[in-house]
Amino acid sequence: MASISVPKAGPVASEGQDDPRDRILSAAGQEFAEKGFEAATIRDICTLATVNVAAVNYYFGDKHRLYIESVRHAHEERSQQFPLPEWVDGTAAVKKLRDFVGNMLQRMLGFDHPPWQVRLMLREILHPTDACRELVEDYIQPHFTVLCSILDELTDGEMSPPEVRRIGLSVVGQCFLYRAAGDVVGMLIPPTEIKKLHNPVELADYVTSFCLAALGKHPPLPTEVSQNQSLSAASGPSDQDVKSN
Amino acid sequence: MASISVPKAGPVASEGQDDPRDRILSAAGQEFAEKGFEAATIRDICTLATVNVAAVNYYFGDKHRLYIESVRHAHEERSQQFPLPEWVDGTAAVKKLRDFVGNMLQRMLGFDHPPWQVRLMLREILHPTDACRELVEDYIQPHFTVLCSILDELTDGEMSPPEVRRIGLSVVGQCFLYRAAGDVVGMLIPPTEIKKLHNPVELADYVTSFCLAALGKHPPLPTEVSQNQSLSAASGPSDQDVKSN
DNA sequence: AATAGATTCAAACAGTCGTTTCAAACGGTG
DNA sequence: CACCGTTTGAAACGACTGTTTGAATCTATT
Repeated sequence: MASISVPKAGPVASEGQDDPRDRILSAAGQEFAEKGFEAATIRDICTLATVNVAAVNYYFGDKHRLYIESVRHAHEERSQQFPLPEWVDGTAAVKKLRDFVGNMLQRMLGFDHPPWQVRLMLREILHPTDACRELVEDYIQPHFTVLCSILDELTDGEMSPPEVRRIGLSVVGQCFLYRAAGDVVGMLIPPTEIKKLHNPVELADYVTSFCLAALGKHPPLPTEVSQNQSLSAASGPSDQDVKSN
Repeated sequence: MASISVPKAGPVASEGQDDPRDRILSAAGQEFAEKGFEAATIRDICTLATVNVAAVNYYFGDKHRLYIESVRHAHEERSQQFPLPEWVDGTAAVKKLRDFVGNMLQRMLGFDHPPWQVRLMLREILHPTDACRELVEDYIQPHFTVLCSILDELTDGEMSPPEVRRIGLSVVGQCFLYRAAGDVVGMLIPPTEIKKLHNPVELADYVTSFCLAALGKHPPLPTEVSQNQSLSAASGPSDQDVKSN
């Protein structure tokens, strides 16, 4: 009964940089990220991608499958833009934590205005659809596991895995607020204060210190972490990715 | 040139419990909360409210003004459902913090499955529209100010207002993650662990302890807060609202 | 009871949506 | 060149959207 054509995963293997499939994927990601699934229209996506409206149905079947593919495309691209840091053996757990938090904040907040990939993933986190499971398994879960192993190492196994996970969520939560509710945060905090204290570098130092202090691995706050002498400058490269092999 | 009717704010003052205006407001809130502004349809809203489609335009003018009104209606209702705790003079700042966090978690997470009011406000926080400013000024800003004053009292003025605000955001962030990304958290944490550690009461104890430990007002974690002996039981009523006058 | 205004209703409006159609253009192979 | 499957194009389809219309119904005052 199923009719004739509808190519399953793209009619022909094409790895060109500017083939229509990729252009549609990129345009769809931007539109879905800005407006959401319902509000984004196939016509706008195709105009942005400079292809005909029929191209979406030709390459992806329908709007829903285009959405799934664009979420996958987004977190795959984002993963290789900001890969997890890798440390040489014997790296102090404190430094690992600072690097991890810095990496997470860079990935979430970015240097310039955040790219559409993060916004799209955020939508999926907040109101999960079919694309969410893959996002969690391939992107979020691995990162969270690394964080938990750092925290476990940091506390020398004093805490049970559930307790470690709860600390991990506290770390993530502090960063997540700025990405998800950034606009509201901007209405609660004076603009000059935002630039001074609420930027990726300062926040990474602060969140790390806050967590370390809570775990008793650090003097309690307030310590003048804003003079960036304690963590970021003293422990080598931290905002850029750290690779060793 | 502007034509005839379109009553500005409801044709006639009617304070009945089940007048059509309130039914529309409630139905619209639920639909907008579940599906978002674009995906929710006036026809579905009116079916849920058992009114004719024309009633929306009669009472509110258009869909956009209905949305604005339903967001206002949501946070006004939620404000009086969970009013800020009020403490007698001399209440310890530690207890105030625990009460505040407990109140915030109750308001965000709720006892049973969270009502549509919170979901609707959440949408506005994540992707602000015209309704956001009022939501922040009337609902979020006042709560955040109270939290900051508690933290200031807790640290005896050791910290500057910007530093206090940053601590405040750390407290909010830890709670916010569970509300905004609750589905993903549920995929990262085993279900049995969710019930034991990630419920409003346990979380309020934990977040408070985490913050107090970071500020040096408490022994560092891990302390066995899960045996609920340190905070919730020893300091009187805390999960219910605390009123005194 | 009669009147005036407020409210409800079914029906239709114009516009846009996702999707489909089918013919034209393309690009490599015999 | 003729042939083929692959890709693109303009136009149209049916369904659904927010909104409007104008008459019918209700409510309260005269």
